[in-house]
Amino acid sequence: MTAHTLRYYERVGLIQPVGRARNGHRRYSDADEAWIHFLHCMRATSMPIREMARYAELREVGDATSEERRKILEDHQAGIAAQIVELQRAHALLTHKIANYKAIEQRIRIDRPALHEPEVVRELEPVG
Amino acid sequence: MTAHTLRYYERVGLIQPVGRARNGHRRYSDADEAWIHFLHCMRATSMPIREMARYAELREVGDATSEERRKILEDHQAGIAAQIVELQRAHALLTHKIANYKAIEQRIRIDRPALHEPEVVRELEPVG
DNA sequence: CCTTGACTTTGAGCGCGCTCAAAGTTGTAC
DNA sequence: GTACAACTTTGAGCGCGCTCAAAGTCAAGG
Repeated sequence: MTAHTLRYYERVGLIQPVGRARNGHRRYSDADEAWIHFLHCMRATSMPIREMARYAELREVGDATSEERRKILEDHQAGIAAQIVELQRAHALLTHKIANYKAIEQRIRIDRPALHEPEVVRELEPVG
Repeated sequence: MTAHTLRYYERVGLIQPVGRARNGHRRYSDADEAWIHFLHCMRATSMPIREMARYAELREVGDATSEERRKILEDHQAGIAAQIVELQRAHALLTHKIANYKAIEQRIRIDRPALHEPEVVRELEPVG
């Protein structure tokens, strides 16, 4: 997370104006850091900036917004669960394809002796 | 996956020029569909278009590029594994925060009787 | 014959999330 | 005193991945 990004987050309302040193430089408190860590965690799991900004805004209002904030988090968590499923599917697919590539490479390495072992060839996928 | 997107993919080299009907309309074969499904799967797991195009290009060359293609898939698979870990962490964090919100909402619902139960309050996080 | 609608092309436009350029201020080291 | 580095501001620019607008072609239906 770069300084550029932190300033950008402040501009778009993800971070409230933060404390300054005498010289005007930003000073991030532990609470700021905790919040930024949370933001980072949400971004890393593809929560849109808009939604994070909405959440930050509600947070400023106080406890009365608790339910709406919880709903935002629950929605995002559901999205995360879906993402995990998708990733696991892709992971499995890749395991399969990589094994297939290894078989192809094996076939090349032993210089295509396979005419009397056609079933090995048939197991290879037609598509990259 | 929209028609727009399919044409875009063809433009940028993810899909080879595909068969046409008499009238010039695109006709996607089963092999095309399988390939497109694979592309979709990689995109859904955040493989950049560039990398997919690289892979598609190698695929056109033939078996000699097998190793490089396998390496691309292995790299992506590693990225997927890392993503899953990140998502699982975030999922756990959200479970925690959501539970915390439920506690806050409970506290509001019973109209803050908590002065003689301060430990409940202390369990609540200071940060949204 | 003529309309309708689904496709075709090319090139431009857009939303997102940064990322950087330019110019200015401040504190530190020599 | 003065160079330098590290921050500050504002606004612009950029890479990605679509997404759409405009104008054209073609086939089928009424």
